[in-house]
Amino acid sequence: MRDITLKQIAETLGISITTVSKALKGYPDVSPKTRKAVLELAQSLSYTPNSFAVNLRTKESRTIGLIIPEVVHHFFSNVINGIIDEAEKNGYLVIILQSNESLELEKKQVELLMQKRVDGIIMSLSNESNDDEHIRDILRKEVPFVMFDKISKLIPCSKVIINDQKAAFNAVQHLIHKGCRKLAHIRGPVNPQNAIDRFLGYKKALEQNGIPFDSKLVYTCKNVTFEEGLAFGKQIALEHPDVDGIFVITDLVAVGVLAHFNEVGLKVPEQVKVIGFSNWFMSQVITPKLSTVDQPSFEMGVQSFKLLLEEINTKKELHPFQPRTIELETAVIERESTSKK
Amino acid sequence: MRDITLKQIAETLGISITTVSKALKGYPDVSPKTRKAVLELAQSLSYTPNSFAVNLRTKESRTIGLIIPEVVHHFFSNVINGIIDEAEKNGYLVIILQSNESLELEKKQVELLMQKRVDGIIMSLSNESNDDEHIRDILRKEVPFVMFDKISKLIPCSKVIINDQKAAFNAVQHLIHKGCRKLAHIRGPVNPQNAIDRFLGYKKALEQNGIPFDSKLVYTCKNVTFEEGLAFGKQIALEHPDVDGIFVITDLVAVGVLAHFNEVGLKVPEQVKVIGFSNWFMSQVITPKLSTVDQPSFEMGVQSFKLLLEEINTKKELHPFQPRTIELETAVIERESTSKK
DNA sequence: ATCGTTATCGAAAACGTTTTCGAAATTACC
DNA sequence: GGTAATTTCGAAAACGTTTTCGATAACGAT
Repeated sequence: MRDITLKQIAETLGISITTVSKALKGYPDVSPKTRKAVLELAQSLSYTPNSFAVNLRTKESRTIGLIIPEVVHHFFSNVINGIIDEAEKNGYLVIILQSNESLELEKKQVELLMQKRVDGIIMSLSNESNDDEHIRDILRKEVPFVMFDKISKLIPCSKVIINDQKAAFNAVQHLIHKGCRKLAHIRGPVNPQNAIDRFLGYKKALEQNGIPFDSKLVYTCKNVTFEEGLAFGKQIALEHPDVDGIFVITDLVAVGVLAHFNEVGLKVPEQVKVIGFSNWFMSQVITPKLSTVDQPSFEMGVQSFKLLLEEINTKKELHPFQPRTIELETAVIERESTSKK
Repeated sequence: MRDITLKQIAETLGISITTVSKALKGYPDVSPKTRKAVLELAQSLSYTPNSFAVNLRTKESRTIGLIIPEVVHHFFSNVINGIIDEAEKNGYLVIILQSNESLELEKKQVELLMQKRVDGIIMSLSNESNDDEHIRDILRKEVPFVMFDKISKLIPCSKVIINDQKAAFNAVQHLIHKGCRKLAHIRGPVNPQNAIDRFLGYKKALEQNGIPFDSKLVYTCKNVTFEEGLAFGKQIALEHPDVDGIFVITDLVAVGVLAHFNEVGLKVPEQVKVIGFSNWFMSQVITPKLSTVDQPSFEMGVQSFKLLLEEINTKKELHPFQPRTIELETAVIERESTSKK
């Protein structure tokens, strides 16, 4: 049961390895007669080229690496979906690693992928990432590289993002439009750029509407969990019972907030309105249905891969590559948690 | 900026490639002096072996393939998590492909992975899978292979499963224990073994308690979605208003059922009790909190990889391999949807 | 000095493919 | 029939590593 090789086909046909290879790859300098013979024999032996040898020879593996904070997360699993889909359409496979939001792990993953000599890397930063050296290492080695969602503005590479500040601004604007005057914000951790931007969007919306900013109304998540939502919901209700609108960094946490309000009988949206972020599938399932900001996660995956492929191909031609940034559109989705019934 | 190779190290040190390779791999027949020199130079040049060449030479890639129906699914993303984790601990990387529940795609994925010459394949069948040829092809080529969750009983390979029949039996038993007398079942699609087994467990529990089986009380999902849960919830309430217990194939669908009951004011658990399956994170978040059957998804991933590694290693030693099946424990988790307040 | 032993090294083959370049064979042309 | 153009083929190098096996040198023991 040994593997079929070019050599075996060549020998049984009494021709050279070169010719077999050429016949299979459609080179013009092989006669129709021998081509047919080769193709038929290869077919009947169900020959498949040894990809290890092909990799070595062509210096590419048609495999890319993907590093994300965690697989078990609706947003990321949708992005994964988009990347895998688009990659497969273009004959690429995807190796997935997760950093578990740890910088140390993230560094190790990058190293692993470079050792594997993947053709490119797509990545979303962990929350811990403030040190860049491992990222710059990717650029130094000229490995095609794309960042999405949680990016670093300092790294000159292709990026796929949304305008977090604008999206957050619109979300808060929506709350104000619905009559909210005292607005709290449950924000994400300190480091990630998108948590910062969403916070800035919140602040800007207040300013533009002449509502004074109060840092006491800003609560900072550490782990961005349902439980934190529960806790902050409780805290807000106690510390600032007159808050009438809350903008939450992400739906999962917002659902926690709603769960607490449901429990203590606080009426949403009558007493307080809540808007989340990222249009998680569950947000339309809970009661009340959660208003949110739709973030095109699948599309982010697709675009990320497209950008990466662009870089892979231009570098293969030895042309210089100009990084590009793609900004995807978001949209406020109004549901029960912000609208009068 | 070319890649460092053994050859370059050998030349600058004035020794042979062989010796460099041996020094780096800790062979005993190289003097401490030269070993030190090699190690230091390799370190300072940050040499990493060309994995393409290593793959070709050693005939292994330290990469495995994983085919699942869909990434965006709490159960599967948890399994992925377990597999990636355990794989990385053992120096393996994971290529993920999804079949989108399509047999045709599944076949293509298998072929892709075989062409890539991954060291092994882990897989959960798509719902369409009734034809086995592509699976048998894996065994024929003697590629290490493990199936989990949605398996085929006819394929002689290692498996990681739960006892679906027993788990379902316990879930229904739990409903009966709580006083239910007229029990409906929302089952999964026709093909998958686990949908069949859970249905059989439901039936058996009825029998053992002297409750007549009524096929009109069994509803069959096609896509296993939230929307189907909504629809079946409605249908059951209309067709059989006296049903007092429902066992649902999976939490997502059960949440749909609860959502409908909430909407029409049907009281859970007072009027009807509901139990789901697989202990989805969300099931403890909705109101009422959903009783369910815990299925150790992360652990399934870990065990799947362990089995695969076992097969990879024994086959590498050219020993014959005996497939094993690991059955993981499940547990009924009682929450509000089945217990009197 | 001879022999056996041990420590240290390197030549070379092998993994299977791709591609360059030249040779040989065939055909076309006058 | 001779030359030129064209078609068809294959030898060989290259990709970078691993590993076998033999060679050399060094050393100790006799």
